[in-house]
Amino acid sequence: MAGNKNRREHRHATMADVAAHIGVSRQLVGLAFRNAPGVSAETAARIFAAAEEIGYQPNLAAQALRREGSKYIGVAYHTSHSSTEELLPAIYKEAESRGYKLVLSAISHDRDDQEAINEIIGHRCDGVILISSSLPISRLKKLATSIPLVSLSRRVSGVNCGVVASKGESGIFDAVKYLISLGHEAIAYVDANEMFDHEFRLQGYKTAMKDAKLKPSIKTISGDYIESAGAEAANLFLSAGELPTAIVCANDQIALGLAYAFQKAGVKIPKDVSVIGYDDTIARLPFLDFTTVHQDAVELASAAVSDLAERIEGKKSKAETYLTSAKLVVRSSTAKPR
Amino acid sequence: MAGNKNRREHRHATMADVAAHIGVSRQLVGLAFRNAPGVSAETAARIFAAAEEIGYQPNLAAQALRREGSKYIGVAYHTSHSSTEELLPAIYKEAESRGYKLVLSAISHDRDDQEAINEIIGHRCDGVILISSSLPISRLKKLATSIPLVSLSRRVSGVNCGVVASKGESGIFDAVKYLISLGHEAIAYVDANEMFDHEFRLQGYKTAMKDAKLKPSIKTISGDYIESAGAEAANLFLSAGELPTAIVCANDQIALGLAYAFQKAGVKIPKDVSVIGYDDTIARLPFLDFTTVHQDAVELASAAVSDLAERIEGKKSKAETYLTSAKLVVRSSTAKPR
DNA sequence: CAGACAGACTAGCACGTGCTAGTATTTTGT
DNA sequence: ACAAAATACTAGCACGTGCTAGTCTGTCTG
Repeated sequence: MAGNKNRREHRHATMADVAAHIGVSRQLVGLAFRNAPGVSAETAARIFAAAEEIGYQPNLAAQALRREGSKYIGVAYHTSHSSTEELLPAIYKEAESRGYKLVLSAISHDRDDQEAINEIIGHRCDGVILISSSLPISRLKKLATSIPLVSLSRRVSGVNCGVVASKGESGIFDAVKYLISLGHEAIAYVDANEMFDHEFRLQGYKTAMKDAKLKPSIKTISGDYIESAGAEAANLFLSAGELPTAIVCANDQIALGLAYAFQKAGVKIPKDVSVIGYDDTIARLPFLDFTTVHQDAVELASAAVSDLAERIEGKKSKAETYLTSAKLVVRSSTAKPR
Repeated sequence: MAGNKNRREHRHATMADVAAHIGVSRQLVGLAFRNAPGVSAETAARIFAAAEEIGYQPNLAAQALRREGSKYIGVAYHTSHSSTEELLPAIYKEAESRGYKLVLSAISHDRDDQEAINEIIGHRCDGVILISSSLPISRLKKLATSIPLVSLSRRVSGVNCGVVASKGESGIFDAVKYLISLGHEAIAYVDANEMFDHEFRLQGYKTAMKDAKLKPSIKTISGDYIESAGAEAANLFLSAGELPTAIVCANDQIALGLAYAFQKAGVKIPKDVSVIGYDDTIARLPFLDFTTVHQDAVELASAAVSDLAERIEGKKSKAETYLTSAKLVVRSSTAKPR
């Protein structure tokens, strides 16, 4: 009895409370909140005023349970990737404009992709966006059969999902071409073989070098979005004796680590070595001002959400790839060769 | 008719489906999934096997709706703070061990604290953890009356919520003391006045300098967790002519920006200037290896979740502050004065 | 002036689960 | 051997909302 009363006291306001407060039916409050026809303007105003007064907030669990579609999009992402910092807000905005709410599910050392996805499915999201997911293709295929799916920043093939990523090969290609136009010939590339889509960026480098009949020089490092990997690469170059005149890195974080290690060793950027990154996340910070390849978070988010929305609405279900622009942004970490 | 059928086909499996599959009641499946007594081991095994086969995942919305407490903890956080990268996984782990799931709600440029909190309330979370929330005290007070609340990494007073933060004043105090022990006298501090709790860290610096009868030198910069702010500070020092022999920064990101700008200008660290950060996020990366003040994410997360859990269980409701350790970690960015 | 119609509102079921209150069936105690 | 108790299971309501199918009042039409 006491427990029951206690519960009543501490529970949040419901539509019924709002309705009772102004003497209308619960259903009418529902209509008003859904902007459905059949509510007089005057009554609607009273309903919203009452809701505000009692502090009513719709119960999302009840909505998701009852509605045909939950109107949720699940997003599984890594907390440690700097590129998601910009991606998430952009996805929020894009999803909201289409009437979707987001269910965020973090992936980290202690929480793998599958756990993150299970939670999303538990929320009965209408669709899922996986950012840089490391899920094996076989699981992705299976997942795609049970829920609309978009793989963001990881290009997969043979899976019936949307794929959205920036066109790494052309971004890196342009970067190398630019260096060549500056007069560089000894252009090295730092490849991060644990990073998704690294092979496309690498390919852009190889193609550009081949086109110019230059000898490629590739340093492959482990780790993905890790500054220390970049520093490690820098030390490889330093200990090898012969320093290239320009170095292209698979992403900004690697470029930062590399640049930092170089500066520390007295190697000046861009005077001694030109450095280019990829992503335009930290590269854009004024103190770094690195030349990099810009990956537009808004464009990526927009493409991912709109593709997913079409899948949710049943307009498509087959594999489809959308590669967003990857534009070279020239800043102050590049100059003519020494 | 067709639409109805379609819905049936595409909906996710429910407990009823699992039950029908092996010929038991829906309730028994519920008991099994809740690990409640009254299910024979043999039947439980059959139930789980069937669930696995059909791909059943509990509907979290239905659970949250029906259960007395939703068993959710809402977490509002900024995507752009590097310290949350470690905090989130730690909170996940801690919450999970207490039987809570997380509802993440991001705060960004386009999505303010209030929006994030409204979503959390919409999910009927049992409690909220606000990380570095910029909500005005008046709103915090109001919020604390309606839901158990913990403010993480922002010290507030006069609000009936739990407060968990690292003890900035003692961390910075120790850092300055250490520099003094190395022989430094010209020790400057870079204050970020938009960062929460910056005043405590600043106070630690002032106290340590006063104790040693040294003249404090403070550069205040705008922005909070921004590398560029650190670079800006470095340029202030450089243009001022007289360089201090040691600089303590309000956080790691500022220290990185500052160090980078110094290196670029040919100022060696630690030979010319010793630099200390705070947070031990990027400072710990091998390529930086900065001396810093370690803020333990696991300790912070543990304190925040356990305080919140007690509030949810009604064991406390008044303001309570828990300051976690802030331990100086000596690495290679500090040395004797030049 | 009756009938059709539109606007404003209400009734009642359904979503998938948790939980209390049961009912059979087997085991235990004396 | 018979009641008591434990075990294994089922019945049915409730959570807060969306949605279909109503009802009621008043106005328009011919």
